[in-house]
Amino acid sequence: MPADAAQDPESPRRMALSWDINDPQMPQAPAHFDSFQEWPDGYVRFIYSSAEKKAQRHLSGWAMRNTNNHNGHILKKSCLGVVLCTRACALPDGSRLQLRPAICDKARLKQQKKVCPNCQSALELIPCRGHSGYPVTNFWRLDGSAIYFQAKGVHDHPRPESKSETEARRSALKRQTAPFCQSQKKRAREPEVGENPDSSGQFNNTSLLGNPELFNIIPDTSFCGPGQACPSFPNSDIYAAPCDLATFQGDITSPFQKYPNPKIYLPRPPCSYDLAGPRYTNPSPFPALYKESTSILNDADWLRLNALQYNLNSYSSYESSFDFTSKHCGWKPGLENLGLEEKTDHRQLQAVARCPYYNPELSCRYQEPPSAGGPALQTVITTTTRVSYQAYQCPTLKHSANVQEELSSLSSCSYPSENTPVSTCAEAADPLSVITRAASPTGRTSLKILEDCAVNRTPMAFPQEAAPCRTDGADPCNVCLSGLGSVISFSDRAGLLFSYDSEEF
DNA sequence: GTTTGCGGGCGGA
DNA sequence: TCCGCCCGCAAAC
Repeated sequence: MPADAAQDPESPRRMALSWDINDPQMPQAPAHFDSFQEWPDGYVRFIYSSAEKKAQRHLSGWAMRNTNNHNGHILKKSCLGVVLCTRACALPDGSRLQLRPAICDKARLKQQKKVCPNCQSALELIPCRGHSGYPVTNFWRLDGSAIYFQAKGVHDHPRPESKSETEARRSALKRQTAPFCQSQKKRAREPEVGENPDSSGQFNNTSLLGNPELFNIIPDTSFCGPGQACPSFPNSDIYAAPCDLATFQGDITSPFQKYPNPKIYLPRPPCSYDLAGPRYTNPSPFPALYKESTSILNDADWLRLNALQYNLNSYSSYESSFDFTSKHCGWKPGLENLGLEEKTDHRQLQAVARCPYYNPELSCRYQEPPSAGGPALQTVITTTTRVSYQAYQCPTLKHSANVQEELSSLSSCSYPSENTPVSTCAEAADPLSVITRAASPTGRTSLKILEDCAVNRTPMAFPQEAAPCRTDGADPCNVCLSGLGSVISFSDRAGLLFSYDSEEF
């Protein structure tokens, strides 16, 4: 999005600054519509073309269910949250289970009765409380040639599997099980045939990887974005393979989503509690970068995207000249309490969703819903927070003068990261990611982001983005933000991805 | 079987 | 009155 979007009278964003979904009269449709946002987060508004298929279907990466608002002209949906393993077990790839809650109540209940396919523990539905303690709500309104979208609230939970990803995986699973059954049947019928051990019907990574069919499970590769199944990453199938299919039911988030999207669930620093503004950066994944990529991203790209995942959307929603720090450091009340003008300003702020409290050390990773009137999200002050904060001052960051500046700034401004992805900092300190970027089809965009960060980054980023202290090393990305050693670990992961990508694919 | 949209109805603020 | 939420229904996939 051009930096001068705010000055462009035709800019959808500028247009968006002057309307509310409940307005009797919506603004005239802009000449240029917003590109579809699969993961809207925060108090944002977009104007899509009525020809936009995804907008027509009111799609969202988040698991949104229809909510009756008794207004036939405005479709309202509320977020269901995400389904996690109660033990927060680490998947083989170090990621965590993040299932997409079934939209249908009945299906969701059924889903919750299942167990974690990884550790057999119970599954837990983490409700969304990102809107003053209530689920984040999305509103859709068709008006003329435009589809107006407005989101209220900042998701306080990890991203679930995207719908497209879920569908793709299920489709892939179906493809897997079909040949499997056929194979079994065939073997039953013709036991003397097919002695090839590779065709024994056993699921294994090798066989799956070698199955080109699995690479064609995505119906629409152009929409292959983070959090979504990607043809180059059939891992979801790979992962699913060894699981009990009856239990699995195709609900595991693709490890490749994890790789590119190692959601970093971090405790919020104390300051964020009081500020109650848009908290920290959006773990949110998936920058709109994928939209610009016509080719399949490799693992390293995913990793890089992930590193930049925080707030790329925010960047796209902000004017580059936006003085974020001065604008937001003083936020006190909940967003809903802001005056109209303020609303107008921040409603464009793509969510900077704060990271959910995903502390594997705690049985209750998510806090109780905030009390009425209180911030939607509570700060979790744990030792991990402190450790993470210290970790942020990791020597690795000395590679970046900007980061150093931010470090010093942090001491003067405790405002939680709003716009600057800590991940970006991490990436800045990670040569590998730079290399990766260079080789990425979206490299240009990423560089732009990075440059923007260097110029505009405000001292916000870190505290809340600090990764929780982990000792199991299961999530290198988390560790990455926690210290130098972690960075090495992170690089290792990246390297692993590289080799994985090159060798396996 | 699940998703999606719609709408009635209830309770709380 | 607004909002969140539950429920049931029907159409579509």
